[in-house]
Amino acid sequence: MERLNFQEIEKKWQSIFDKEKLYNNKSSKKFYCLEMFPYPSGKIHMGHVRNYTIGDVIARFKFMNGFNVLHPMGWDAFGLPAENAAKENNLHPKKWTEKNILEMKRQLKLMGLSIDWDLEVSTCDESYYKHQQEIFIDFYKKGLVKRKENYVNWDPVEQTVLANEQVVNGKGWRSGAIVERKKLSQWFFDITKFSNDLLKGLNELDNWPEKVKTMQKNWIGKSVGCEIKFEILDTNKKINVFTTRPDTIFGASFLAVSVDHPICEKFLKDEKYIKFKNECLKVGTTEEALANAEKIGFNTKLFASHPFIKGKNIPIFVANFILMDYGTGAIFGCPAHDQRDLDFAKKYGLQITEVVSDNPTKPKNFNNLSEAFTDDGTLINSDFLNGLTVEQAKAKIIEKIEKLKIGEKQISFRLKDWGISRQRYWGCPIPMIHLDDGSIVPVDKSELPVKLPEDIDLNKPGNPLENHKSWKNTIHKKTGKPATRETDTLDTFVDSSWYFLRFCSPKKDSEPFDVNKINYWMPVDQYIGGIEHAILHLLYSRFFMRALKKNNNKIRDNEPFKGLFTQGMVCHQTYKDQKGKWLNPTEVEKGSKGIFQKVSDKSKVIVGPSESMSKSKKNVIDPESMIKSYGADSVRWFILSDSPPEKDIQWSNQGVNAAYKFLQKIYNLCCEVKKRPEKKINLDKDFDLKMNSYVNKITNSINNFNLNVVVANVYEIFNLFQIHLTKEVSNKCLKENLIKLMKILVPFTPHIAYECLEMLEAKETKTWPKIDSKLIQQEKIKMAIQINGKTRDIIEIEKGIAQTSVEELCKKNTKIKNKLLSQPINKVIFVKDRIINFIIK
RNA sequence: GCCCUCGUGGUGAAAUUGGUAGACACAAAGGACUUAAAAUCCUUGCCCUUUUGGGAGUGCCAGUUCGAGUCUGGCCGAGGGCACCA
Repeated sequence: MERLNFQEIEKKWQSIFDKEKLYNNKSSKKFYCLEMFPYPSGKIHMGHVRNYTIGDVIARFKFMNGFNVLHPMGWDAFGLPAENAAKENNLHPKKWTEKNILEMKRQLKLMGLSIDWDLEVSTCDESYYKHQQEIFIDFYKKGLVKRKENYVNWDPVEQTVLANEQVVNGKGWRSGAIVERKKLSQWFFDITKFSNDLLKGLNELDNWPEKVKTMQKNWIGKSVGCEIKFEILDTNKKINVFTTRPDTIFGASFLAVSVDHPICEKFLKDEKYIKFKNECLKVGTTEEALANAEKIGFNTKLFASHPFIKGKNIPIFVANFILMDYGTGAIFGCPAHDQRDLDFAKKYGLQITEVVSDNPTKPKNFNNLSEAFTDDGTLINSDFLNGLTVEQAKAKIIEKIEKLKIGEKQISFRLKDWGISRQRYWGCPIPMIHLDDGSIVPVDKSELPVKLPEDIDLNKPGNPLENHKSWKNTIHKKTGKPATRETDTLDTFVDSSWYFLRFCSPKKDSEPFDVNKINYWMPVDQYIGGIEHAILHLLYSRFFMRALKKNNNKIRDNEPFKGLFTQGMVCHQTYKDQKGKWLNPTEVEKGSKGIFQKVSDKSKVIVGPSESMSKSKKNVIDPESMIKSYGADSVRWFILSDSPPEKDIQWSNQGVNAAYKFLQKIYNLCCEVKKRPEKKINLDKDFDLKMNSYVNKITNSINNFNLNVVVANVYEIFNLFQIHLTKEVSNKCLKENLIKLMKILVPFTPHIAYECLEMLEAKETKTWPKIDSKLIQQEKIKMAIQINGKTRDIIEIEKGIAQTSVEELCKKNTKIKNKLLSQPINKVIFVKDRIINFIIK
């Protein structure tokens, strides 16, 4: 048995992969294969291994099928962890990030990926964010950037804004101080301008998972309704409300507005109102906390006149459950037919009128009911709407409202504008300056990039850039007057919203991208990454394409990602010791009776459920140590083998060991075929047919991302070879088909595949094996013979045999004939090449 | 609460889309080789039968069909997304 030295061959082939480029295929068909670029956190994890292995299979497969393939890699290099690490280790975020990038790049290379490292980009490089600042200014000039006030999580001790995940139980994760809701003036991208287009665009995305499209659809949240203006009594003012249920207007018993609604301004000095407002602010900022908060209201003592019921006046409340940034920030309450309105009406003793009923002869008393009626029904107590269905009533009332000019049909979206301001150091500076007169203007493009200062004190409380006076203070170039820089930096989602465009011309200095290049390479044909980015990253990137097009009409595409694949997570069992402390798998061993125990003191270990690998649960397996012990090919092979790529996979050392053993056997098979004595050739044709059929199956499976099925098929092929080694198959036939098998393995386990191809003296190694459609026609098929729907035997026959011939065969079949001859046959069902079913009753 | 997805052996999973259920692999048990272990190879895997063979069987209950893991209706269970969205 030949022993495979994987360390040696991996080194050998990786140096060759380094020099090869997949986009050198002289072909007109292009294929842009992209995996979500990683955050340089320090070391690669198994999630990366899975993501990039899947991507590498696709890239290499497409290349072998004649495509000109773009397969780049870069770094999502700005972000908060670098600042935290800087504080902990006293290492500058830039140094920390650069160090991590070098380390992770080295590790990725160990995997044998077909990445073109000449295209590498890093978002924290000036050469990248310079262009991002340019794009920001372009967007600003096109009116796609705006500034408005927004609530943030404010940590009063650290004097900084916290992200939602940094708020733990309403307290700052580092300081422990109670987090406040604070209004701050911030920058926004006007993504809502594109709400409808982003929603409609989803219909074109045939190669996206339905799940992701549904999530985006819900996120954009389109709802059709109407706006109605209510007159406020004794004033000439009006309140504009939005509703999706204008049909229930006759049940309106109050109006409610948001605390941020303009009509509240007159109460700003009212003590009761101030108390009420503070009460609202106390509730946390997380959406869940808001949703579960009790409904409270403030009675303005104002009344509005009902537009359709003469003389009826309804009270106006300020309520904590009304959001200013949805609809108009005001509603009319119809308690009988909306749960929130019912809860509110009961609390404040407001009138409840039933206007939609599923049984008009039996009026309901909603004062005694806890649930509002929100189903379809017949309109009652509603004047000219009486007797209509909900849908009919909606149409009629909207018509009437428009006729009376007191409102109109309106569409609302749940999608909010994209807040891009971050009060942080390690991000792309927003290229704006504040002038003395309070105006804010973009930095002149000739002055870009606005570089991040290197000398920075991250230990002082507050925004580091705000504290850096010599950086902050500047001169406005046009007027020569002193000015201050914007100290907010951009959300890192901005960095990742256009990196796929930069990859098409990463060295271009004068512009963010070369339009001709992006019109050649874009859209990304296959984008691969985690489901966690299903909404924000993908939606923001889709927005960017549209926004960039507004600025440059030469750009062709609306949609950046034609195909999307979301891979599952990598999981591992969790372990705890007797004290309940999490244990890393390396600290655990299997004892004599198969019981898990601690390596150090042999104490019993509690085995927990398998969960996605995370540092906190310590159930992480280090990819590099796996590659060291089993080789990159084994790790790649295992991570593709056990589960469908879109589902979670359980990491197991037994599994990767099995992969290792299999690859060893593959290598031995090649050695054996090489030295095999010549045999008769009776079975060549049969072998060729079978192999051809497998190539066909596997090609289809890869196109459908059924990579685990490919692995199973390869095992079957291997078993086929094992059986035929001793049979009457010629060496030529075996060797030719073995070369095919090795070519199939190239995208999966490139090192060993190329090594074997070299050993087998394959003339050509860069194309996918051809499928002979004539041979597929000649395959034999297995047909099931059923009696009364139960399978009684399976026969192997040629394709396309007619019913009469099959019936003849059955009548001669020893297992069948007695049953067929003993009773009359009522009916025969025959499906060509599939099945024959005799009905005997 | 609303929306989506999924329930197949001890485990991960296949199943040409209505046509052989459990491919392929992991784990387990038994055996072969070996002084022994490792490695390797073989066999087994629900129920009845000595065997040939027969039967049940894809979360549960019904239905459509010659035939259902796949289609329809109801129920149970798991996972995910959204959530005062008017």
